[in-house]
Amino acid sequence: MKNEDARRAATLADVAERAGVSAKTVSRVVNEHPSVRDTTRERVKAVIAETGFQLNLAARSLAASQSYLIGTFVADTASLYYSELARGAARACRALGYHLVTEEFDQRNPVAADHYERTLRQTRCDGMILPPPLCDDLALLDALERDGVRYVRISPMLDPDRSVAVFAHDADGVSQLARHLWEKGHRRFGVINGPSNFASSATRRDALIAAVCALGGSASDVTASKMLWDGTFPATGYRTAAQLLKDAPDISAIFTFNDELALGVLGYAHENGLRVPKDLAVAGFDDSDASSFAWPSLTTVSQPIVDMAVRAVQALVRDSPHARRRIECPVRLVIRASTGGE
Amino acid sequence: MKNEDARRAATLADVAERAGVSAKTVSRVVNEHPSVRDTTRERVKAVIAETGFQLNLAARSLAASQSYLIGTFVADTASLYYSELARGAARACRALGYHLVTEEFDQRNPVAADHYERTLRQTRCDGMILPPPLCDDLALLDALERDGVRYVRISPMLDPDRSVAVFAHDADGVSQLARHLWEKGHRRFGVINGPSNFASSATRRDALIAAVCALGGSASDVTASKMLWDGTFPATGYRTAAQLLKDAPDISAIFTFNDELALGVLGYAHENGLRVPKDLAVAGFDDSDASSFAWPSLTTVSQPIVDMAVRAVQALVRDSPHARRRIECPVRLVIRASTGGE
DNA sequence: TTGAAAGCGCTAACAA
DNA sequence: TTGTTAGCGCTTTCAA
Repeated sequence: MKNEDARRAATLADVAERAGVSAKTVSRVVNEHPSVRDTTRERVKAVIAETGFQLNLAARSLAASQSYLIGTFVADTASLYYSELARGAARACRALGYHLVTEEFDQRNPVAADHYERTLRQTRCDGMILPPPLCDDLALLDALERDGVRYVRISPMLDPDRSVAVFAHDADGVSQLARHLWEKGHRRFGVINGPSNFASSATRRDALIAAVCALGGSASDVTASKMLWDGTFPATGYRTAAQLLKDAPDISAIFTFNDELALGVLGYAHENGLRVPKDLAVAGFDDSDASSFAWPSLTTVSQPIVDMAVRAVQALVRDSPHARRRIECPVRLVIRASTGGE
Repeated sequence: MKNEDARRAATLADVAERAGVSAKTVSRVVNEHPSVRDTTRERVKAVIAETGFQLNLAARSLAASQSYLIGTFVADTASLYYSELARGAARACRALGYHLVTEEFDQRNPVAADHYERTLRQTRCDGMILPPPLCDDLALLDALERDGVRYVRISPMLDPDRSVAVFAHDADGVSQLARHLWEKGHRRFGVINGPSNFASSATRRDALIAAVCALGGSASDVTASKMLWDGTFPATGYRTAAQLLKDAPDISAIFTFNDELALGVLGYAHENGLRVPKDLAVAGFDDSDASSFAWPSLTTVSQPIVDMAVRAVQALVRDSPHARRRIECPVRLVIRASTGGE
């Protein structure tokens, strides 16, 4: 697949000749090196504008041994999460002169390190963004470190100080939610946990318990249930809600690990004559499309995924290679009809 | 951002030396050129495995004047569509030895051609995938052709024969849907159109009318309304449904351009005491998450977006530069509760 | 502030 | 079947 009839693109040398300077000077102008006389710079810039010259990324990469590429993964499962992540990452890359390379990650065949070595490695990415659950794939981290490829992890669970890591301030959002529910008069709470390989699953449950205690309740007011997986999140939410309400019938509010689980809880309520939010308040997490489309619309906590991706790319490009910091991004409680918000 | 402490990666020359052959021979092995003696090939492959050698993409691009990069855009608006597209494209790229570069596309500042020239151009992508609405940006197409960059368009509206174009067979899905509704006894239909800059908006409406006529009805049995935009799709669906049912109170089934509009219709039905599907059947399009999470779950037409992206990449890599064909991908009617499916 | 020369790691074109 | 040579279009390093 060669694009035969491409008009040969202008090169540095072409621009140099037309501007009557050396190629190196053009390079200095393009890279905004300060030591170029203003008049020279203007002349070169004029020729660049005229010719539409753009650096050849491959040549630059080769010479500078920097690829100006940031890599990331999309999971092989439909999710708004990854589309937001890509959006934020692409936006930040563009602002910093980088490009975003996306690779598909196969959840069922989780030898991510192998996948990396056989494909992404040849791009010599300058950095990688690792969303969950890849951020906790230790073999992948080892492989990246071996190649000297830096990485930033999004919401990692394991060994959070091993690298720069970006977190949403989940606990804060959950505690806002607890306060909201408490003010609406709720005293007994149900929690449907998420997958155990997501750090945030335990974090969110614990944050709810802590918040309820801080408001004057006790840990025994919160009944947590792990997911009874049933194929999809909504189906799982449905099934787990049934169990939860059987185990603790006095629960008046259910908080779920994500919005999709909450949709299942809503479905359960509908089918069993529980009015939402009168008989049962329901709250999710993520502020995905699902939450605003739900009936009634779902109270949820909005994760700033786009921002998190932007921060990740910035850290990749600007931090020193051995930086190991925690970047915490604020979340936002979105109150909707399912908890009696207006 | 240089990864200073990267162990210097093995090069072709390193492998050549260790295997006792010329660099060119190693190149032939890596590129699966047939004219290498089996014994030589094995020896070289062994050294490659041993050293973990991987071609340097930048060097290869420069020498071969091919980037092995495919470019695409994510819109700056959350949508499963783009995440599925990226997924399919990444999968196909990987299979063919290419990499996927993603750029954010700003809907509000739609000078896509300019955007391309200032950023993606430096990657010298071998090909581009253009989803709607970019596929109909004539200035962008001109710019790509000027640079000799080939492109494949997904569901273009304008000038469909200008390039290879991939389509979902919308009309077929709509006609299956019409038959299903007809069999359920519906005779008067409402249609909520999509944005007028999407070709499929008119296609789907017309397909419904044609299908109804084919079933023995007439064009006047279908009342179409353009969207009364209200900030989001669900809100728009709500508002448009209200208008539609006022204009044509005898409608018993509403078909919308996408699932999100249908969610608004469902909300309208709930708030106005219309039982779904008893009083009003509702059907959407796309089979997005929204449709299975809706209450009741939504009958919809499933677009094979992942497949479409795969086909697009394959066409990019394998077709001749001047190919101009139409690739039609089959859709699938998904019958759920909102039309009385079981 | 500017330029000249060398070379990044690969492939194309040719020769053996 | 294999090897040699000469670049691809930049940046680096060093010199002017």
